[in-house]
Amino acid sequence: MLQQTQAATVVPYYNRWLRRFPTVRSLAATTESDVLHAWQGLGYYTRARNLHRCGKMIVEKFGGRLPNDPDELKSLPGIGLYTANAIAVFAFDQSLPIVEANTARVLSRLFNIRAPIDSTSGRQKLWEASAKLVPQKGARHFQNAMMDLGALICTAHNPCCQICPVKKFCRADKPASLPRKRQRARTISITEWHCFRTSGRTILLERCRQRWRGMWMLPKIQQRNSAPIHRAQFSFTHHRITLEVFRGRSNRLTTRQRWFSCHQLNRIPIPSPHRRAIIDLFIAERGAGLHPQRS
DNA sequence: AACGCGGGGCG
DNA sequence: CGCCCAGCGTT
Repeated sequence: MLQQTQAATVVPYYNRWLRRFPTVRSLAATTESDVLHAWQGLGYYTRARNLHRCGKMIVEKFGGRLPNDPDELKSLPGIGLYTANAIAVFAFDQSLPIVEANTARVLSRLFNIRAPIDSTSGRQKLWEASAKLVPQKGARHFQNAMMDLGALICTAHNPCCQICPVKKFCRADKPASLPRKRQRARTISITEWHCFRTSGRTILLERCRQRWRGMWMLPKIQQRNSAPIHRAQFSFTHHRITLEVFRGRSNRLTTRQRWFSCHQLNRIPIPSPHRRAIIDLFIAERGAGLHPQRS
């Protein structure tokens, strides 16, 4: 959950997740739809699918116990170099380097690394720097301190160099100008059209294909036939998407479409912009029994 | 070596 | 608005 998502955002999801899947076996035994539903709203849903597969592999290949060897950890879906080493460091107190957003920022400043930290050469320098610093004993405390330093003092904006405990080791000329990152693609704007088609207390939804795969959204339509009854904007990597929803019918009922009753909506995964649209539109129709997800 | 992938928070 | 966030797998 913490991969590219701020810890404060994760906390409520993490607590709900552990109540819902208290053991790795309960996770392995559930459906992908249920996993996506528990993840709903957190984004980057491939992480949820990978964690599900990961749970199954832990049960089937590792007897229900998480391995402590970084190479075995890396063989699990969703566990890359950072996560494998982080588990080995924080769960098993092994002495290994870790590089993530916080430590990358700290290390780039300490060592004055000017190469973009998301480039191959920049990443290599960061991992070398981390390996150079990590102590043989007490690596867990050390890496924890490095991350807290990045989170609380060596911050992305307005780093508090005055109170930094390692100020005298820092080689950065201008700490605030680091780390550097590669230039990103220009944001492009897109408008997407979907329909709100209901019949009594049921609503027509459609399986998402690539983005949000495995989730359910309002059916796509190719043509707008009237004024939108709902409009919302959301951003997405380098896309800015305007979601327009029209009353009425999708062209035809495809195999990817299904009718759902209102109370079913609280048990299936729906991407946040579409969930908000559905709630908004049902409330506009004086509520058909739908209520926002309860924690 | 790039790219795609969500969503919320902040300056 | 654009940048940032306990990265990863794919192309």
